[in-house]
Amino acid sequence: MNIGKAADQAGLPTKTVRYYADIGLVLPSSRTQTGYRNYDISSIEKLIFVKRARSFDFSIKECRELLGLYEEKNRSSSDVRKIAIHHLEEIKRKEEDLKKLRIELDHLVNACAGDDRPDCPIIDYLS
Amino acid sequence: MNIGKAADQAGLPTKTVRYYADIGLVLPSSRTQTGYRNYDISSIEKLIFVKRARSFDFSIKECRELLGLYEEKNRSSSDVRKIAIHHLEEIKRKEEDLKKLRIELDHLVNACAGDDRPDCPIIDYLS
DNA sequence: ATAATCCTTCCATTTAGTGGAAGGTCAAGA
DNA sequence: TCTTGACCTTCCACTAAATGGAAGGATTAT
Repeated sequence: MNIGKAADQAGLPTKTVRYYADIGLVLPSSRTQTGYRNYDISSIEKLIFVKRARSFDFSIKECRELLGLYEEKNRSSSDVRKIAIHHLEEIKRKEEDLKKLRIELDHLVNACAGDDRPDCPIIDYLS
Repeated sequence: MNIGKAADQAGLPTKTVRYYADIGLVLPSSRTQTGYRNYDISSIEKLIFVKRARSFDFSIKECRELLGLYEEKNRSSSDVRKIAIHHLEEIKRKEEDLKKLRIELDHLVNACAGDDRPDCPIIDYLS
């Protein structure tokens, strides 16, 4: 399968699939004599796997690790879980940070009249 | 004041202050004859302003706008509020996204035994 | 005088792609 | 058979917001 078809199957932009090949994340199963990338079922499944993992905000580095475990048939699920938990902690931290930010900014926005006068609690707070 | 002292005053890394000067966000008030950047009180206040705004996750572009309003003494607070509200919406969206992600990933992690066996709901879900 | 600590500019690297240019390939229709 | 359009290729540049480091000049302290 050409890269365009493969990208369609995986629901990824062609550019992205080519990028994943460039960085060695998901290699095409072969190349034609004229240099076209070929994707077989297995490589397309990997593309889909990466797409899902990315949608969970796993980094490329983490995707690489997960993909390794995905292929390793005698993996231990604890290895997978370790990566996922670490990522989950990251997400929780970010969520907390955003929450604090949101609450504070909300206060500021509510305190600001938002009219034609120059007085502004938002600017004052940042100064 | 030298860039090092100014950076200390503002609580920013020297590299960052130099970067802000490079992109024209906060320019030094002058240069010495030998090319050293000079920061006066006003420019340091701007550095602090930017530091606070960045800690609220305002982008450099937004910081530029806020800084413009900060300096413009006959601004209208509604202009400031507009930027803040837009940013607040962004933050709320991100927070929502992270929350969904966190909940889903939490489920997966809880469903995974995390032992020596290869069976893994996390991998299964991503496949 | 010299060593240590500043400072300067410039270049590379980070993340995860995206956009575009120049040019080769392939399938279909006239 | 020729050509046209839709593919594909590689390579380079750009995004955001810094950060790290090298090479070398300036200043300060001993």
